[in-house]
Amino acid sequence: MSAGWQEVQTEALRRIQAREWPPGGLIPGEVALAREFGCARATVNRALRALAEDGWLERRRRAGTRVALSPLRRAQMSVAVLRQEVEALGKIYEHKLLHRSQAQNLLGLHSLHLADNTPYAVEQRDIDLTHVPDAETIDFTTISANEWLVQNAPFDHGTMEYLSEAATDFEATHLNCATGTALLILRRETFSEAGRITQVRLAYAPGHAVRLNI
Amino acid sequence: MSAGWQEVQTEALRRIQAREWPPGGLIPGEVALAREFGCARATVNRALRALAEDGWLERRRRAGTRVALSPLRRAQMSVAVLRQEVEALGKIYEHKLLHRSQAQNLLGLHSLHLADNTPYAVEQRDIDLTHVPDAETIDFTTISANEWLVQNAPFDHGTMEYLSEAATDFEATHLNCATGTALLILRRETFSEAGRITQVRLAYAPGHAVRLNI
DNA sequence: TTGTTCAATATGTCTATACATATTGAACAA
DNA sequence: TTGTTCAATATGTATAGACATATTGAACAA
Repeated sequence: MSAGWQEVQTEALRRIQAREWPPGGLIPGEVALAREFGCARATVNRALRALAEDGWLERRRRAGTRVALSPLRRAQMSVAVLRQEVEALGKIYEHKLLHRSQAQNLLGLHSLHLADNTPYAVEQRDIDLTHVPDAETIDFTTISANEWLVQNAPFDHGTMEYLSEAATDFEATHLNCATGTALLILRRETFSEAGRITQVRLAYAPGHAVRLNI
Repeated sequence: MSAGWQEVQTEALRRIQAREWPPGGLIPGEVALAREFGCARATVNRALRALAEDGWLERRRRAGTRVALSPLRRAQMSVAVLRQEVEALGKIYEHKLLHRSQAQNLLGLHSLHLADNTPYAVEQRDIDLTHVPDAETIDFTTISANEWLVQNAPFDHGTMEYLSEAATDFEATHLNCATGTALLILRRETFSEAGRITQVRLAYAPGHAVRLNI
């Protein structure tokens, strides 16, 4: 008769989805549910807290627990290391450094990422050497800047942005498509406590899509 | 001296980010940490579990807790109701039903979403009436299909896909841009237990970007 | 060498209990 | 009416203790 927290969670989710607990409605308190499921209140608490974290419930002290009105579903997207992204497709990853430049404390890198020898994405990146001095000495022909930074310059926070733009001449040349082709662009900036670490613009080859499960 | 779980979490995260606990390294066991922080093991457990859920730690029974090698950061994106998306920008939302058709059990809807009277996105949608029979009787000129479905046809799971395509004549006309302009496209399919509820293709106006914080 | 068994161990989960904290709503005062 | 106070209450968090479960590594057997 005694239920574990996952069973409580499953049953609660079923009631939400079946609208036995209608959207916006108050559900029974933890004590009542604990009695019903024959378990401790902490067990119910664990289950309901997990559902609240997933957006199904809204909980407030004293006010009780309500079914979220618009159970807004969230999709998760990991901050990709391109090599892993390509290898997850079962393809062989390669990258080429196209251009390297340095102006004051900004290291500029242009590179091409390949999957099974086919252009996958063109990257244009700036690295701030005041916050990542080591980058100046790294040979980015052997390890991609992408991967090196993930491993060596952990960031606090950042922004990501997907948009659509017409391919520039530079991108068209390396992605082997016509100038003006509609491309999916990813812009990303990452920051450490000290300041901006890097800024990157990634132009994916035509036809690329970002997939998410919800 | 006794610490709450959030304090333990904060301190643990500091040690990870400061590399006092290096990537891939084994961290002290819960019992040792509980002793160090002067709290119960359950408190340490709560803190470390939260960090593991956020991808900072990897925990396995008996094997102990390790700092994740590539602390892959995840960005969260909510499944948008366009009205909320527009209103969050401080703009006035409107929508127009452009076309409605029905073939057997598929209800086809084309609509235009506006922000401050400017084209925001063009939507082409199919609704499967075998799984959402009520949709047939709804007047989608007063409530958008998007919003009605979120409230009335809860889904189990689905897929989302962002890509970039050249504007079709239809999209160009309604978005007030040239045919062939690079547009950000969102494709979404949602499923209930019974089967596919709806399929939608959303073409955003030129310049639109999907922003995420990481 | 290779495979098997088994005890040790770190995390996972549950319980009962206690106190903290936010919020509500009723009682009361101005 | 309007504002204030206060007790009731639901969730939040912490505790000690217990048992569950997966995994490791050492001891042992083939």
